[in-house]
Amino acid sequence: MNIDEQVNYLMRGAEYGDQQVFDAMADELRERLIESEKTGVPLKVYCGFDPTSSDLHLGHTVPLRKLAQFQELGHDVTFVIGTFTALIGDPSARDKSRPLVGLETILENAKTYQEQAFRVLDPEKTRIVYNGDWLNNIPYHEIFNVLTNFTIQQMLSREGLQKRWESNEPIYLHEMLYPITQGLDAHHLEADVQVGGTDQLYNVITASRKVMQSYGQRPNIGILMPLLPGTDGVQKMSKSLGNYIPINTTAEDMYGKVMSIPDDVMAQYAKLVTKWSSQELYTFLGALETNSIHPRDAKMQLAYAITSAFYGDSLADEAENRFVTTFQKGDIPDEMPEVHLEAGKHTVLDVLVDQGLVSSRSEGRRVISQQGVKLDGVTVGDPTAVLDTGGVLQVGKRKFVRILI
RNA sequence: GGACGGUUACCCAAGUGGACAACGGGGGCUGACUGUAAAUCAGCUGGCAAAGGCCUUCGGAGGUUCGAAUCCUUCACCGUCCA
Repeated sequence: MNIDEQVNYLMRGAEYGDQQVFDAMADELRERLIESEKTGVPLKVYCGFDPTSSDLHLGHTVPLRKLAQFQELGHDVTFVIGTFTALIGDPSARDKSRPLVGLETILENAKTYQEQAFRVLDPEKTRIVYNGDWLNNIPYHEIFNVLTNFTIQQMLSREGLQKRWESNEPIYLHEMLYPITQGLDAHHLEADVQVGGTDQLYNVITASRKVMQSYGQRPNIGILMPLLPGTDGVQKMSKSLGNYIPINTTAEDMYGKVMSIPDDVMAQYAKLVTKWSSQELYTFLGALETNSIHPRDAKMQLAYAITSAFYGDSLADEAENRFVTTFQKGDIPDEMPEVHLEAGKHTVLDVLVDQGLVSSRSEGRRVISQQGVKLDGVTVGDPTAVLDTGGVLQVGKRKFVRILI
């Protein structure tokens, strides 16, 4: 890739809410890439994560993917685990202060976090560090010096804090220092580039750059990635909204979940979570725009690309095949949970509940009366029918259990 | 410290002595249509029961009443106003 192509690739998907900032960041990036090429010194790129929860989903992988792109081009990537910052809690975009999580939980989360992150990043090329290691050792007078560059007004101008100020919600001093703390990370790492979510605009661009400048360093370039919409296509992906696609799942599940996203967020998924080259991406987006591809087939390409990035081609192939037989042809899948039962001992209803296909006997009856339960493709009418032959028991379109007698 | 107002199912929200397992909306589930998209239509959405029916739920505890989500007492929490 030539320099322009690199800039284009690395800025893909980045968002600042302001074209000028975007252009400025792209220009600075170009400059440093040229420099790096001349000197042979790779850029130092980092992204910080506060492991307050342990389950990563596709949304978390957006900045990770960006880091991976830098790795691909030979740059140095550092994955910062916020053992210190997680204890503070980032107040941006929150209307309440966050309950503090203990260090122990954080360390534990960090471990699983890391494992999952390595499904996107190249473990060989990733440096993992804990920001408590240096933040705990900065002398107070040094922090004091840095603080002289910031005003309370600046801190308060951010939307989340402003709301809290106006509604008289408490704003603690330590929360105010969060952005500065993040800047101290950038300073310590001598970062050329910092990757973060768009909600980190202030922390990454304003605060970090200022902190670095106050030390006489060259300010880092910020690459801000938008939040990925969830499977509902409307709200951001989050575990608590239940619209998420976990990383720790099966190829089949991931493929299926991607297939269930609304059409109009396909482009965003393509940009933010695939490993596609610029060329591949433009071909895809072009086809979507000109309707030269059936949206279903486009989504299948997308689902395949995402699934194979996490599970490899062969599992993705399998997931796709299964998807086609199960959902497009309406056949039963060839793999599913199996149970051995004795003939004549269990009613359909018992099995539905025991196998977790429904959450209560009442629900089981309901679903049966709505013709939602099939045994080997035949609709079951009587919940109390006793099973004396095996077969595939199915609830709705996607829940199956094979009964062996 | 005082004066009101609130707390109802997964979420929002109606209900102010009996017809209330509780209107309506969102979400979810099942079915039709389909591309596990969107939109649309129909049904369902506390538990147990083959069914008649039974049991548990309206912030917590106690009480009045033949009967309480609804009235009274008390406790807890949340909001607004006054000190």
